[in-house]
Amino acid sequence: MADPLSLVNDLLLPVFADIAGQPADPVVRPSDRADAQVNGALPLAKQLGTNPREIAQRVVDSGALANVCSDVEIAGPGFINLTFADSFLGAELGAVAVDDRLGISPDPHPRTVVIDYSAPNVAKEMHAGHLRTTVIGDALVRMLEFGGHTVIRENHIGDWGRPFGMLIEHLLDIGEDVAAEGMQQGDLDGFYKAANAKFTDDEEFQARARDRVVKLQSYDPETIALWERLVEMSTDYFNQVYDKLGVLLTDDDLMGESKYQSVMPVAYERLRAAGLIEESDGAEVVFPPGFTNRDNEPLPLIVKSRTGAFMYATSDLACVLDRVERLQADLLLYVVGAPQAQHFQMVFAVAKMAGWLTDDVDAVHIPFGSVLGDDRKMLRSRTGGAVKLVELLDEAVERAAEAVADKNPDLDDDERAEVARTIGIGAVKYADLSTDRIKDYVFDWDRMLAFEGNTAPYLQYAHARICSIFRRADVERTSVRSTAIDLGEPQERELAKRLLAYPTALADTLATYSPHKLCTYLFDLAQDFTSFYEHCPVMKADEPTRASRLALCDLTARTLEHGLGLLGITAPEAM
RNA sequence: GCGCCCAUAGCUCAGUCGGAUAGAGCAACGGAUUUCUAAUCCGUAGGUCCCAGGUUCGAGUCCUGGUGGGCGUGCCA
Repeated sequence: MADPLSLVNDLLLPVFADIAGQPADPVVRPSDRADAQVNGALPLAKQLGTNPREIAQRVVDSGALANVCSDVEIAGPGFINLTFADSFLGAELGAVAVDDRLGISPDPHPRTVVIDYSAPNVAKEMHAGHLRTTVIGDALVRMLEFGGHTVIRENHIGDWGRPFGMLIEHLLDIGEDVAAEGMQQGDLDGFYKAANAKFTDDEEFQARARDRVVKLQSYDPETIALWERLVEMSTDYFNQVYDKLGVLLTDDDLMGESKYQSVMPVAYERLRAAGLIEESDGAEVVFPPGFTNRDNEPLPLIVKSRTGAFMYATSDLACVLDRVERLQADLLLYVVGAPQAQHFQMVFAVAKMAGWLTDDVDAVHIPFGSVLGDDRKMLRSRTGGAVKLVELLDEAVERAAEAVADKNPDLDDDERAEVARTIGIGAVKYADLSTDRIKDYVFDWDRMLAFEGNTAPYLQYAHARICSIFRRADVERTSVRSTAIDLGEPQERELAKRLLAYPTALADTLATYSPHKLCTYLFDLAQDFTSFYEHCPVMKADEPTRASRLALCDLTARTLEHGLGLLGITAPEAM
């Protein structure tokens, strides 16, 4: 870890242990009165029944920080304020500058992670509701992979169940070519609604649909072929959206409900063999302790309905079983909306009762709030329907294109189109990622596309400006990476400290699966940079300051690009 | 009824394991531009951290009880 704060922590641990007679937290924190502050003397003094300033003095006298700090002073009741030595910061930066991983070590305990996200339904439109799970999931995947974990993406699409009888019959009615044409153009809802309308109005169709479901569930070859065709049309369309959005999901990640049909009976039998299943109101259920319904009676997880059908809880239990035993995963992540919280609690509880989830395996629901419109209700289109995700993305790019044309008319058409795509999509993703995921957020074009404030364009702009400096200076970026960095100006020190905090920012982000923490860090970094940019001329500076500042610029640009990359956002070189 | 989540500046949001004086951005006001991309920067102003207790040397943060809002609470997924 390159972060001076964690280094100071490491240096002080033995000192505090020595004073306390047992391990004690030095409580190293960032400070607005110095570079860092050490607060651990206060609780320790309480514990030992001595004077906190006295303990602080012993910490200072230990000399543990001699090579790191140019100033160490005790303040107030026993805080220790630290000022890092410029030489120390410079040396740390030097180490990061030559590191392709920007100071971040792979996780020493790599895990096998299965992450479940996106999950659109076949023959249904991808709408704004799919944005968060897809974007947050994608960012987490990128961060986990960078951390050295084995990540298995699972796109649990809705590709099985009763509606497929009517969908397949409708497919036969209108013909494959017509259906494929419609879906290629993104009209999935039209297909679904037409099928549904016939199902409600037409008894003959209804009967055909019912027969078709039976055929599907018995894997009748002709029916399966039609079903596959239908799934393929939809996934082709999903891939268009994923491509536009710039996420990692491909056909290889598809792991729909159909794939678990054969696992559900296994899961069911094992629950039965374990004696967990009870009969209740005709259904077969498991009662995990601690859950009650509105009448204060035990709340069941229904594994098999009165009619003998497996339920969605069964499907999720089958997923746990499959992911733990076949894939040997030891971390299961579910990027699914907050309303599903109780459902996952119950599924995990039952999986633990069954012994599928053990102490070595963690299952984590990663909940998120809703995307709201101006009216603070779920985002809807003017007509009141769901907002198509593609339309939302296209509008983002259009709006970005207008802004780019306005701000930088020098770009040629191709370049402008590409930059607009990068900015527009980046803005949508960043708006989604930059606030605490548990909260609802209001979708606001003007705010997310503003080139000021905590937005993707602001971060991208900072990056583009740095690239511009190197173009102007005609200096190869890689050539400055072994340059000694000198920190004379306060803005340089602030920037330097921020750059060194990158590993901590990423670790904090991953510890709680909260991408907004990385966003906050990158925004702070961009602000520190622009402040530096205003106050510290680079090209006009004399050597060796010029070279030192170029090195700072390069490292800043790399950190911005890398951090945005982990969020699934591209940093253009010009905009 | 019970459970989960949310409440911080006019607006949108951060706030790390409990640390000193609660921070950004937007909007408002006042400055900076023969530019390294001003898509920017500097400054001013703006607070009952929903309320009331409690724990603590110290609470926006932890605990208890409320208020307001959202969601969930057996045979859809």
